[in-house]
Amino acid sequence: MGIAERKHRQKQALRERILDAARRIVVREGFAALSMRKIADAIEYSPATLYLHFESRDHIAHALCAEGYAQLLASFAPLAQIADPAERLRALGRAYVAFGVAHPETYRLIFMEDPSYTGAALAGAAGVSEDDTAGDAALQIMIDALDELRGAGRLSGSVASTEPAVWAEALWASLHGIVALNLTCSVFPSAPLETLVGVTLDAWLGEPQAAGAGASTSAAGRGKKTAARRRPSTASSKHTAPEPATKRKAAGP
Amino acid sequence: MGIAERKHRQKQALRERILDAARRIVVREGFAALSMRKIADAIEYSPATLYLHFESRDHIAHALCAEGYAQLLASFAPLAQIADPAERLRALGRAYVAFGVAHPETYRLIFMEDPSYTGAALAGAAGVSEDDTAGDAALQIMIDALDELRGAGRLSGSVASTEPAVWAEALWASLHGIVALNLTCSVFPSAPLETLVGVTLDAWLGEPQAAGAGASTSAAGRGKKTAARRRPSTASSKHTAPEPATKRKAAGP
DNA sequence: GTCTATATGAGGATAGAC
DNA sequence: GTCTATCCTCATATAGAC
Repeated sequence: MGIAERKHRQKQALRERILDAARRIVVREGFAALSMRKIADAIEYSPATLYLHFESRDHIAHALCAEGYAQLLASFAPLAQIADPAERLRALGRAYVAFGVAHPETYRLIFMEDPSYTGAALAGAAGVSEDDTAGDAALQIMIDALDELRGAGRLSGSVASTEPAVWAEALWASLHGIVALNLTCSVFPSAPLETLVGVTLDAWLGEPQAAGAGASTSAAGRGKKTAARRRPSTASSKHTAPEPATKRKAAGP
Repeated sequence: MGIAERKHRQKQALRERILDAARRIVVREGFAALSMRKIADAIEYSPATLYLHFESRDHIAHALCAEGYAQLLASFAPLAQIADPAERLRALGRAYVAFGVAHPETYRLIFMEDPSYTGAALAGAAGVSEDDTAGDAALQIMIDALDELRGAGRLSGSVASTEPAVWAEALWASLHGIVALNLTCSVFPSAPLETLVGVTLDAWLGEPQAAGAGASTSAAGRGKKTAARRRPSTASSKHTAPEPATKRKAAGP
């Protein structure tokens, strides 16, 4: 039955081409600009063909979300090997923000557009599990690190008495806030991103203890006189190609 | 010249009716559903008439943003009288989040849609000032409180050494993250909102000192076993009518 | 499976009559 | 000032030929 398999492969290949084209459009022009016509044009097929592979525009968006979230998780993987849980948490936090600014439209699609997209991302990347709550893998990584940290008795004050899951969600929210404001509000970052992330991580994890080996985060992480302005376009992602900032309307009136 | 004045009043009145209708639509169906036709239908005028009062749909959105931000600032006003700066900051933080969940579509429009909308909100509410940076009034309130706090020498560790403007922005980002995740990600709040806000404020401000008079925030602010789920729909706003949650797509996959 | 052609409907914005 | 009528663009989705 090699013929059937070849056909199946071809079908999968076209599906991938569709997703590739869709991703490119989202990355370059934002999700709002994603249309079936544009995708069809890009891959040089007719719009009708798309519907043989995806039920609707939304299903394409869901697939993109799952891809993006998997990419985010992948960027976390190497950091899981950092032995010190506090340093690991800091690294994860920085990686999270870095992903957000490096892939603004992807991040927007997953976390800022629609609840169903977020759901699709989490579920899609966690295998095809369809239990009650698929559970957020990224969140679990943070919770684990925090548990370790607490086990080591290295937590101060309010952190120690807080439920880890709550703490992790709150930290996630803080990081999301930094990314989200950065992507949406041009007024926002009068302080450079790294500074904000550093300050935030310090607030949640306490001052980094000088005991560790690796060069600590907040070395350059304290703001002096609000030095640099504007987003630094660091794009310090070792991942894939960063997305150029989509041209939204103007900034200040 | 009474005639001219009456005409002017009438014109203003219609402008208000347009904005009212637009606000209702945004509140009930979300900004994406706001169209000139719908507004026209709602006020029983022809679509063309709208263009005599607003240059475009975007200009209407800008006006709505300015209104919404003014409302947010108004909800802050009474809190400015809290003597203790730490308690004041906590109250401001809670009010901010409360506004966000009580007026989700308004919040979304101002802070999560488009940079130009955020800009319009800040500039519009700060009078018609058109200096370089209109500056964010809400942010300034926080910075002032922090300055006081530092003056009183009541800051611990990392906070003391951080530039107040940076610190304020970072705290803002944290609160924004809580609101934004709550509005977008149905997966998110496994912990109740109040808990997250409490934990976050503790992280930034330190444990509330029992010295003060008022009943402290985080009395009920520590999460026990992740008790309640789902957004509590507290709607603890003393302001105007809260916005019912707009039906976005479904939550989980 | 893939295409052309088209149904259907939405939206923003404008021209020109009253 | 206000309306009617209209232009134009763009979208999703389907029918039916190849």
